[in-house]
Amino acid sequence: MPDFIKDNHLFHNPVEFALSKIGGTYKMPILWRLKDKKWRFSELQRSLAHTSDRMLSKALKELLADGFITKEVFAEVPPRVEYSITERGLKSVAIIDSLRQYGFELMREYDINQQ
Amino acid sequence: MPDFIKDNHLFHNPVEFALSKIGGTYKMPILWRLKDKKWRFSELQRSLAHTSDRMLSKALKELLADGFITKEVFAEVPPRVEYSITERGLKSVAIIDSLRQYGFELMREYDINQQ
DNA sequence: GGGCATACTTACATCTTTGTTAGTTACTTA
DNA sequence: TAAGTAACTAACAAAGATGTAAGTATGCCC
Repeated sequence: MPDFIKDNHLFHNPVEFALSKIGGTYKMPILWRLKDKKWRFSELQRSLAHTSDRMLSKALKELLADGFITKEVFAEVPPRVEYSITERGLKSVAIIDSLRQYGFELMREYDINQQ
Repeated sequence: MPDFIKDNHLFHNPVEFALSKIGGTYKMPILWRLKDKKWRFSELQRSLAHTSDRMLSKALKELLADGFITKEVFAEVPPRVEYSITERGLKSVAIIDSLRQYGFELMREYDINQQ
């Protein structure tokens, strides 16, 4: 696997590239929530406890730019914005699910019992 | 999914936990290489170009402590150390493979053609 | 004796990601 | 008139991950 450059960033393998798109603390949790319905900014924020406006906004902006989600802005006051998942986003949900299952499996091995 | 603490570190979901074990720049590339044979430190280093002693050593030490790999030290000079994958490590190779496939898929969508 | 080889470790610098605080817009309700 | 609300952004601080340079042990070869 030779290295490659995309958007001025050097990657060494496909996993690195994939995680540059859906990795980080917030993106998978967001995609996971959007998989079956639209969510408003504030709903995501409440659901993703411990997440600041800034971080949520940043993650949403990148997912949007990368075509994993779309947003719909309503001309209301106070504003209403709804986020939905795209085809590309839906494809990512499959590996998020594998990673999730794998995480649960590891948690069991480490005797962490949650849910 | 409620939060949980393990080894003095707060986690919010199973994916975060899984990636705390096999995430980062080096761990998956290492596990991927060890999946079918033993590798020496210096072989890994040569194969994982751009990787300093320090980073390789750190990643190997953590994978070892977490039971994903084992090491065998030979009493020779200069030293020889061989790393092998464990059962737990082998299980991780399955999701690494999914992530890899997914990465290639994304690369195709972004018109990156490599291998 | 000096240099080479391997598998490390230590100290420190830098870069990237995440967190915190405060501000903005514009209408609605008390 | 003042406060409240939703969805942001900007400036800055802190934390975490990664990179760089140098050093260690031991024996072999020249």
